Amino acid sequence: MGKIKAIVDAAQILFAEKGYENTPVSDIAKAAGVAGGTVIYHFKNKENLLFIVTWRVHYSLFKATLKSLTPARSGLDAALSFVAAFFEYLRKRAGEFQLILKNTAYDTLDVNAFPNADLKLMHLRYLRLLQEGLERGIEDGSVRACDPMSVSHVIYAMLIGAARLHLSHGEDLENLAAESMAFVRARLENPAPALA
Amino acid sequence: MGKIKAIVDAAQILFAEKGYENTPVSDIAKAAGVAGGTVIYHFKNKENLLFIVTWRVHYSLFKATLKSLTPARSGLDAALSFVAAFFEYLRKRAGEFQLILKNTAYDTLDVNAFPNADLKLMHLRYLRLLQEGLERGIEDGSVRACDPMSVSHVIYAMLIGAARLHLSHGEDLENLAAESMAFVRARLENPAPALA
Amino acid sequence: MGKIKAIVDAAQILFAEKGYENTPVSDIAKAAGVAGGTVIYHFKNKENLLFIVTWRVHYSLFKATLKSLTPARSGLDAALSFVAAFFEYLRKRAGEFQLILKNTAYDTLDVNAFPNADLKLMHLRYLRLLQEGLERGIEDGSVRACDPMSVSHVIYAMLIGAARLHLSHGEDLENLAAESMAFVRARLENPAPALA
Amino acid sequence: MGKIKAIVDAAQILFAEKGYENTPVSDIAKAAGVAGGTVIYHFKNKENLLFIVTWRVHYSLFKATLKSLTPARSGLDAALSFVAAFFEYLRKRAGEFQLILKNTAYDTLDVNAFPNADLKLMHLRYLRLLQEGLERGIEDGSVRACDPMSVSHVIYAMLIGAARLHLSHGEDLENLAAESMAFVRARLENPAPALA
DNA sequence: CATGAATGAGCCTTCATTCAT
DNA sequence: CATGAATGAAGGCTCATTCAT
Repeated sequence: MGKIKAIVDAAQILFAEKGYENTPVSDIAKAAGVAGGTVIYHFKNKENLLFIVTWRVHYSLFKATLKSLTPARSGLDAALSFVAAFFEYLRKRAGEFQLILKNTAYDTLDVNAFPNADLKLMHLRYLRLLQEGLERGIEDGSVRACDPMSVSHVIYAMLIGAARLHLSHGEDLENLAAESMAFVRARLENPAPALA
Repeated sequence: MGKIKAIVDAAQILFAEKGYENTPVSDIAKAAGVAGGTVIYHFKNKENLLFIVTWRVHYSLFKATLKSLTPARSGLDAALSFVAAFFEYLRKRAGEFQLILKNTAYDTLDVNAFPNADLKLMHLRYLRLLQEGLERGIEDGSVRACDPMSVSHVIYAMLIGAARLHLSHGEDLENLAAESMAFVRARLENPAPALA
Repeated sequence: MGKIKAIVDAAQILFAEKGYENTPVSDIAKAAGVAGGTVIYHFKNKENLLFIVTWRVHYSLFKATLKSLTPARSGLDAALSFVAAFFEYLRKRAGEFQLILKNTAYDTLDVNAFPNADLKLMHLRYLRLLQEGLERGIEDGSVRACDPMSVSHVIYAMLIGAARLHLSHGEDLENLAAESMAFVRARLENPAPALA
Repeated sequence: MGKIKAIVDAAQILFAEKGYENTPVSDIAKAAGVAGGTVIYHFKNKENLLFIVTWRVHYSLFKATLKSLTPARSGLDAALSFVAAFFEYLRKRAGEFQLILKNTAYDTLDVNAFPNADLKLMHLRYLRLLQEGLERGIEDGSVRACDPMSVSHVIYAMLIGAARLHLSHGEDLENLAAESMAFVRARLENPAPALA
């Protein structure tokens, strides 16, 4: 029965559009075509639903990025395509991303409690993709020496900040994408690449 | 009478800590030491209070940044001290900043409607500080050729994203500050400065 | 489940006794033996309840009158028994009638909007009963020539005014009934009936 | 200082337009051009204001009717001009009259308590005008034998009912006036006037 | 006299959650 | 599994009234 999926899908859309607090469970039920009690029946409470939906979006971003990364030649390429993948995702699934920005799952929930730890884990796996690229780049000489952890954090900050500027302030996505790329390249590109 | 100020202060703290929707007006009243009706009496409704509080924080960030910028020698210096000012503010007034991140004044309110337009205006004045630095830097040769608008947007994205990483994910602020500085410097610094 | 009926019954009594604005929804719930939220759950809002209750009383008066009218011999008889039925109703269901007098459904609601149009319709059907009697009376010679529409309006005005005098001012109902009858008879009775 | 008058005037208009319960004291103050506290300061509470305003309208109707009655030749003339005066008042001061219909001063207040007894008194003096006409008419032979008290009550019922039909249901005032007159004349006119 | 800031009780409504069916 | 009637706590807001100035 597709009811569970219908509920999660509906919740994702509504949470993204109006935010968690402004989305009554009854609206989710209506949008999913099920009875009011059914949502709670399956998910025990509304917060669980937020967690699941949030996790799904994180996972989806992770998967999409993973796919784009595969054929990266150098470490620098990997890092740059990580950035590109982010904007590609934003371009195609703005709605889904809105969810991450608008909701405070990270804040209100105890991140150390199960199952929220899963959420953090997913996020770490996602960042890991970037860090691996950076590490590879440092090794293969395409990226200048730096601390991959810190750099990955700031790149991620830039991306999520750009998403906010686009989704909330209406800034042009393509400008943000191009300029972000320029920032990353300027910071990473090794001016003195390793000799062959 | 300090009652209005007490309400705004209380609202700022509570909105920042728990978010707008999770802060009952009655809690604000209690924290401000006034009766329940007093909050609405002065601000007509809860949303107004959010607007005022948000504006105040934006203004405060603007003012703090303006102060730090004054003695900048070159345009590059100005831009870098803009970034430094941001982290300085975050360091000292993390709570206040939380408000901007956690609340969706920009999303739920019609930004073009008065008085929300004021909010946008304040934000633009703030960004203008950075843009002026960039323009000056391009002119005085300390900053390489670029589009000040786009660059300022991405820098702002990076800053606000870093704030999120720090405040919500608990990332170390000093690492983020240092690395952000490195990004900005890498992107801006003119490799071929104008001759003397 | 009799809960809906219990709510409507309770609302009818309370609206009639204390008026719409002076009857908290919570009182209705209490009187109906249900939880506070149940009233709104079923009727969406308080005003709906007023409409439904008002309609029910109008309908009940219509039905009661219709029943009394059936065996009328002449048109004059029909008109007179219309009047008698009104006072009979007032005698037996004073409380219910109070509702019509004390509440301003007609004033505050847009009578032309659905479903308030239903209310007007019900009222017109009720008045129609009187008009038909008058028309029949003019035809069969028991009623003198007159405009049935205007006459029905004034008779209705007299009746509702009498109800007000009785219910609000405490005037004796039987005096009002007898004298009203005398007025109607004096105005309608044909002094020169048709020849046999 | 005209402040008290301004308040009473404003209250009259607002009570008539929106009803007592739906008129905040603050609106009255605003309309009267005084501060919020001033209304209560002068009238102690809102209910007093309703009483005063209601009394004023009753008095005004009484005065207007008294004026129209003066030159009545016969008792029947007096009664008929009483009715005419009512419609004349309704024609010219519909707003003021609305107040009597829409508000429940008579119901919610204890009519026997001072000062509400004054209201009843005013009403009785008004009705007395009609009763005197009827008594005179019976004496001078222009009105057929009847109980002046009962007849006056039903005439008053008819008038106030007609006002309701006009003000709330939108029925045409002139039709109501003409037909009401016909009813009164039919009931009162002596078919066999006293011989000279 | 008059003000208007301040109060706090009370109102209508929302909504996550429960539970009998 | 699923439903939806029912709940009741909580929320935002209104408003008559008070009172220091």
